[in-house]
Amino acid sequence: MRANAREAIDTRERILRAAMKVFAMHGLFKAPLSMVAREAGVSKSLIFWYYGNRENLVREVVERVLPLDVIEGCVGKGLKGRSLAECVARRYLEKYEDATMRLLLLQVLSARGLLGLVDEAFRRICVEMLPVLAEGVWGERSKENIVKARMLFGSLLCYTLNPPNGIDREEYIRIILDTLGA
Amino acid sequence: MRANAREAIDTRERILRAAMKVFAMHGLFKAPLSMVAREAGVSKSLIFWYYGNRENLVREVVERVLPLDVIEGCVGKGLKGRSLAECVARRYLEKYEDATMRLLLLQVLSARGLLGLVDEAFRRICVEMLPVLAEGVWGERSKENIVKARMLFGSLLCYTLNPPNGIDREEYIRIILDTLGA
Amino acid sequence: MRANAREAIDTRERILRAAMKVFAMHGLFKAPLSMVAREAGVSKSLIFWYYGNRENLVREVVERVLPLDVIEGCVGKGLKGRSLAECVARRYLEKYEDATMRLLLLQVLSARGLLGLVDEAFRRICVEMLPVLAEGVWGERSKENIVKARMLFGSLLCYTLNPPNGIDREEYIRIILDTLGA
Amino acid sequence: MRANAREAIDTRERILRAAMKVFAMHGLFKAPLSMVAREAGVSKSLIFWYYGNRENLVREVVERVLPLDVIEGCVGKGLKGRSLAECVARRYLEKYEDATMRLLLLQVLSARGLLGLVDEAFRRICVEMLPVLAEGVWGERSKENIVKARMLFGSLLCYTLNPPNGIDREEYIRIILDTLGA
DNA sequence: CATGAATGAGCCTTCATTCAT
DNA sequence: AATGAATGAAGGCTCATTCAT
Repeated sequence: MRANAREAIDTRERILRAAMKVFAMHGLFKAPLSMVAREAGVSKSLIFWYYGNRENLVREVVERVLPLDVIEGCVGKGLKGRSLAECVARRYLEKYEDATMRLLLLQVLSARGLLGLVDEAFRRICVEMLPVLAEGVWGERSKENIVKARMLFGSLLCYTLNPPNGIDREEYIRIILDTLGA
Repeated sequence: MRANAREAIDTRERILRAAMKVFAMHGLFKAPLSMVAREAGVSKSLIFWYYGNRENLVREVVERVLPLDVIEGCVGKGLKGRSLAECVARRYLEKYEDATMRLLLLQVLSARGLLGLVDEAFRRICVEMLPVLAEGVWGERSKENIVKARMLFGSLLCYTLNPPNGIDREEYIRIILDTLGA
Repeated sequence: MRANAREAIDTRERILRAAMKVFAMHGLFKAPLSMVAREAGVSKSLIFWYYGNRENLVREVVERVLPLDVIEGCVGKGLKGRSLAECVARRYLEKYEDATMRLLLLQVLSARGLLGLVDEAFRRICVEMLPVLAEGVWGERSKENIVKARMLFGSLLCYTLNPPNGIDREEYIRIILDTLGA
Repeated sequence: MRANAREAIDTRERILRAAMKVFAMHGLFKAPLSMVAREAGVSKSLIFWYYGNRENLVREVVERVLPLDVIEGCVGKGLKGRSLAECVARRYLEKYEDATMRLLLLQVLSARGLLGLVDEAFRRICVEMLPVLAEGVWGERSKENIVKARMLFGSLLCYTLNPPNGIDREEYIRIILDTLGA
């Protein structure tokens, strides 16, 4: 029984991982579930047993990929100043260290307007978190600081779009934080 | 005859515009050509008459959306220092002023790995243009300056992802250039 | 062009006929469209070109099979007494002379509760037409006459359920009308 | 043990009842077993434990719904004349008093050609029982009397198709028997 | 007895593409 | 240049059925 339950969880997870891999390479909407099934080593039907329909599977993938947890995690820890910026940067880059996650992030971002989940995440990040971050890092919610917070995100996004070779993560973080005066 | 030729061009262009609109909202791969046809007010078959197949249509859309022209245009003008950075920033933001173009940019970026065209553009921008830009704006191709060039791009991308309200384009440009020491 | 239009109508009709045949034998809900397509000698997709979806095709079949036209046709002609009853009986039996139509009638009747169209037809026949028929044939809308009208329908339905051998249509009609005192 | 056995019977019966309910509303072929399972409050697999496969379950439902027992029961009692007709009518209407049974009867009738069981029942009723009934009620197997026997069935069927409101069962029986001269 | 997990077959539907006109 | 008609491939999903526990 317990073994069964554990196996079931494993299977569910295995499907999700397969979906992430396949969606990363073929797009959230273009990748057929048959491909996911093959990658997970299960039958197509089993995906429906666990996720009900394609949309639910996509949603779970999207939830894992969105960077909300990164930002909220750091802000929630009550950090201030450079430590806060550093926390966000490091966790962000760690989260998207894996090539699959990087590709997936792009796929998810491009699903704006198609997935309510993504729209909502955009709102949360751009409208809610940015000012909080600006205040936390640079002391006040001025226009300039909000732009700087955006620059921070943009710089991180740009890193994940195409990680530069010859510059390691920590160095990259140091340079952008220095440049942004954090 | 000439009127005919002009009309033909118009039709071709009308289809492309329709495709951009539809692809922006429904994704480069998910949007059916029937939708493009309806939006353009022509029959589905006519799309094939002008573009041969779906892939070609997508390719033309992608070409219009990629920001290569912006960067190469500014670099090609022989500008240096802040003027160069300003040129890139302003043209970039102008190009993606329209909401359709902004959504489309995301769709195109997410097509990496699926469209050779996009892969190639990534390479051109990240590997070739970034160092050129770094040198052009800050004087030398040091690691730091290349990171700054990335930060410039990231900041611009972040603007197009979700244009901040309350901050106009020129102000945004000024702040990021000041911050980047351009 | 005109030839084309005619051909298209023919194709549409051919599909409908095929559907009637296939639905009659395999049930309105069980028969796969692939079977209809094969019977009609067209591709499955073409069914969707003409009918949009399965439901629409079913609906058109149902409309052809329901006996509303028979009853309304006779009542609409202003007939009275035995002529009216005879009209209904004869047209009804003619309509369902064909074995396909007879099977189909059953399938359609059994779709009550599943197809609004059928529910509505039941209402029209049982609630609206029965009293009209009772009055038209026997002079007044008394309980007895309404039951007789039902008996007329029931007798006809019973004929189509399983046409008796050894008794031809006209004789059957004569006997039931005599028995019902029409 | 005995309690167990009784429970098992109960479960089997509960499944059958659930099937009748679900099949009545969704059709003998369209209703999924998962629906039956949910209605019965058991797992889908248990249906297979008791019935082996879908077909068997359908068959048991059909057997309960067919009116063979009604006719054979009355004929077997050796009744004659109006009493015989009355017996058939009353038992028939009692059997299909419940809305579920009425809908189910239709579903079963429409399964002709799909279920050997139903075909066989049709034959038994129309070919074997009808003449017997004609002779039992009206004295001889003449054409006219056989048609009258059909009219009796048809009238009853018509009642179950859509029970008239304002006319109770006994009255309905009286009128049709009077009209048929039974 | 009873269930959850797993599968394969098959269905409806969509869509890019082609062809005749 | 333009369209409607037609097709084949493939995808999402449902469902009966099986199996291990």
